[in-house]
Amino acid sequence: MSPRAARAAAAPEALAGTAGVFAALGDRTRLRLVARLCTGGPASIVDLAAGQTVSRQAVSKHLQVLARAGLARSRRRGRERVWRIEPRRLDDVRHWLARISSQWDEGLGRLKAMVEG
Amino acid sequence: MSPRAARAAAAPEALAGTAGVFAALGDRTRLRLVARLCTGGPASIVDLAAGQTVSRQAVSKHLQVLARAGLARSRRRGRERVWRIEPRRLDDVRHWLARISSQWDEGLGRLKAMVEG
DNA sequence: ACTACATGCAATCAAATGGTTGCGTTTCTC
DNA sequence: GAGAAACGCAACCATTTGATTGCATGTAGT
Repeated sequence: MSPRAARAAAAPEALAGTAGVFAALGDRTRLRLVARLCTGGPASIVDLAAGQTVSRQAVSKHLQVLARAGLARSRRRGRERVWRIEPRRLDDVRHWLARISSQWDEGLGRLKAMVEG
Repeated sequence: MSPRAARAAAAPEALAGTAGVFAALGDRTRLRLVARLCTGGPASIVDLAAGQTVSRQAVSKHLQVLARAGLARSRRRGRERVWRIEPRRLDDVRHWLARISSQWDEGLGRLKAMVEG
């Protein structure tokens, strides 16, 4: 392993959860659902399925995937189930990206210093 | 469709590409590779595989997935191939998340106004 | 030229994913 | 109470994914 690789800090174990959130967002339909829930607020499954090309059951499955990743929560209300976004997980991902990006920038800084030195 | 659903702005077509980037980040190994490339700078495949539990070929495949998503680039140098991060795609994802989050916050604002009104 | 190293390519395989259909159950609404 | 609405469950299917192994190719260094 190169010195640089040795310096490459060990990956945190929260990384597994982060990957899960990214994976949950890595699908067009689910991304559309997240956007819809963010812009339009909580909604039932039929409501959410109305804006999609896939079936209601497919939408329901996608919502469960989002729930398992901690990105959405649901609550039964009468005969319907109302889904809403869980914004904290989105924040988690934002923070991960911010951290990684800053490390990238630091890397650029180091490289620049090395070239100029 | 409910009025809320009707208000839920149409999904942009760039959404497909965004989903692709999320999907590429939705794997522990690839996430570790991205973190490694950000913190440690460009590296060859054997270097990158050294920090992983999976085989060199698996790492190579993962890198190609990252490349297809626009998250990494490679360049042959002698007998080795050096990989580096493509930070612009990370920025794209950051912006998408920022937009979505702000829309969520606006939704909270609207809800608050409605309750208080 | 020979050897060791770094990689690419192909075949293969188990498991996960995304999607469908059909049917059962609970809850409104008349 | 009967029918419709909203949902959950289960079976099933095609495709993709993550990973492996074996072998071929190109490059460095001596």
